Amino acid sequence: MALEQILEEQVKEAVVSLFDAELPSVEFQPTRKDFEGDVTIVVFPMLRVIKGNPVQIGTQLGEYLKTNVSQVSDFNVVKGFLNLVIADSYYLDFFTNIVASTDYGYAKPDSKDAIMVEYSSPNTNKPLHLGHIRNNLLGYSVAEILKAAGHKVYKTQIINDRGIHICKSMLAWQKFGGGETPESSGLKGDHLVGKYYVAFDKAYKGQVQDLVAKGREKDAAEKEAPILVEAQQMLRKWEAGDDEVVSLWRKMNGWVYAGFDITYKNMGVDFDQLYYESDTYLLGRDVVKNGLEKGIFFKKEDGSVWIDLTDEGLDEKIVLRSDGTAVYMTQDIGTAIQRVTDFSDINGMVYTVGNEQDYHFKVLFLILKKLGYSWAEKLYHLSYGMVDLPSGKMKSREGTVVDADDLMENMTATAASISQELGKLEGYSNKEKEALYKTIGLGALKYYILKVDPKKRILFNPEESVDFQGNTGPFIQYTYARIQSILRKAETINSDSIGSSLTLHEKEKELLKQVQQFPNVVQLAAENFSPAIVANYTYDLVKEFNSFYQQVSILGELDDQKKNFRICLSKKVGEIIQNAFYLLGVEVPERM
RNA sequence: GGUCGCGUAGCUCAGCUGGAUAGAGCAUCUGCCUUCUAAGCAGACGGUCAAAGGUUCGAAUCCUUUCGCGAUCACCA
Repeated sequence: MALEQILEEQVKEAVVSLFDAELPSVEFQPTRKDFEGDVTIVVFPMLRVIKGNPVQIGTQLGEYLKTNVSQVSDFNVVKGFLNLVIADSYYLDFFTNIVASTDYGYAKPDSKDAIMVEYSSPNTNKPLHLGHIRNNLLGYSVAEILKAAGHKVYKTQIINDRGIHICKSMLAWQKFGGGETPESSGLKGDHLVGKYYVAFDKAYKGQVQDLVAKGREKDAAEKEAPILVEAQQMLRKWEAGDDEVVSLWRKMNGWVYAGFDITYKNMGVDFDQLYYESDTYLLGRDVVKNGLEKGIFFKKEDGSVWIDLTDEGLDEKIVLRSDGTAVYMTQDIGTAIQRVTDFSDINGMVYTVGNEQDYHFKVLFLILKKLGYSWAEKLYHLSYGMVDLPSGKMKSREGTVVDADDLMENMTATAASISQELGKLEGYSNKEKEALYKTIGLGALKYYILKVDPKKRILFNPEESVDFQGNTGPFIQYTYARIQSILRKAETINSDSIGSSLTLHEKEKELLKQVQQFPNVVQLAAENFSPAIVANYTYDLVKEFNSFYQQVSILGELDDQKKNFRICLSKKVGEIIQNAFYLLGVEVPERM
């Protein structure tokens, strides 16, 4: 039984026997570092049931617990806080129980519902950038955290392969590309297609300017620019299934997918099932037509279809254009339904999408609810803040983006130069070194992004490189590497004989308390869809370990039992670091 | 204008369902490599938790208002 449970029962009994009163609950908190003790019971809330002086009550409770609970070895009372000193044997017993477990902190699989996690979901007309990196890291990490918390998880994305944006790239490529391909240009497919998206925008802006110069209103010019009109024609041809347009669309999307695959692989993210907007938008359209007959939607005079959400405090929202074509919402309705049809065990979906779409998802979930889907209650929009530059928002069309591939490469290069300066990799082959640089560089980047609460906006300054010291990925990786070094040097590691008779060093006890928290942290992170909780916990654990490492000799300890315990404790901390970082999608090095 | 989110040290961030004197890192300064990896450890400096009210024994945390920043309210996705 967990310590707090035991204490809660005992406190309640104590209150009955000492004060003849019933306590509804007991409030615990870890004892602050400046006071002596391990667990603190807050006396103030008890004053509602027990009349008296909090210090006196605390003292009486402390006496009772000390004599009746073997785990409580001492206590002190400060104001209304009863600080309990917990016996070393309790922590040692706890450690003995978990020392051999290889998946400590992870819940048993399939004990909970299956959840589908959507993330990434890029447009297919340009390469991925820093914003996508945050999205991918968050989605991937939340998926892994949910798994660790006991859920079955399907990782997915909806690929926005349809629409005017891809037509723009296609058209510009036709006009200015001269038959250029990834092979002929040496460009990664997604970058090549992105180049023509920018080219389109340039040409478009030029045409708008020309029209304005000729005296046209700006608004009108923006709609009439010939290249835009042509792109719209192309979209209509695509929807009509025009062979030439469709085959060009296939070809260019294929280039983009090949490029994305490389980026995803480098980033270390993956998917179990892909959905393509081009496959699901028709289903969405059918559902809307159905809902129209049932009166969930209504048709305006021009033929466009809407839903009225004014009763819910929202506006009217369009779900089908007047020409009968699908909008973004239509497609998302179709995709959600398709997914639940494909995976019957799904009971919950997480959408990893930026907070600029908060309203969209509010409406989407509401529509699905109105359509009568019971699972609509279990949908969650994992909304995260934008990644902005000091110069403002990133815009692909204007070239003010931090490219994902470039950034990862730069991080690796920075890791390499720091590593070479430190020169600790004697005996490593070049190949091993390259792999390590990548581990560290990406570790720095991923941790930097994931340690921040998802809903907060991140300001990324490319001029100031991501740190490698302090509260960073490399700091934590470094601690892991140190532990591995100890384990390599240790002659014996005996996890069968920890014993409960040792006297714990203060640092050992603190470390054990941290270790004890890991399972709770995983659950909490899952409940809150927050990798930041895992990241910050890992940092605290590592800080505690480094302090222990500094003050207490491990391999130099003369007492064999103590030495063995310290080695086992270090090993456990290493495993937790590895498992926690796994949840963040960050690898961990043997040396660095 | 309506709605939603954010505002904590010079900078970047923690702070769980309200609890003790609000914590880390970076930056600045001071010690510590003849002992397990100094990407480290120990310490100093740094705060009107945006502001004002309210609830409470107790508020950075909950409520109200104000201010500031951002997003959104498209037959774009």
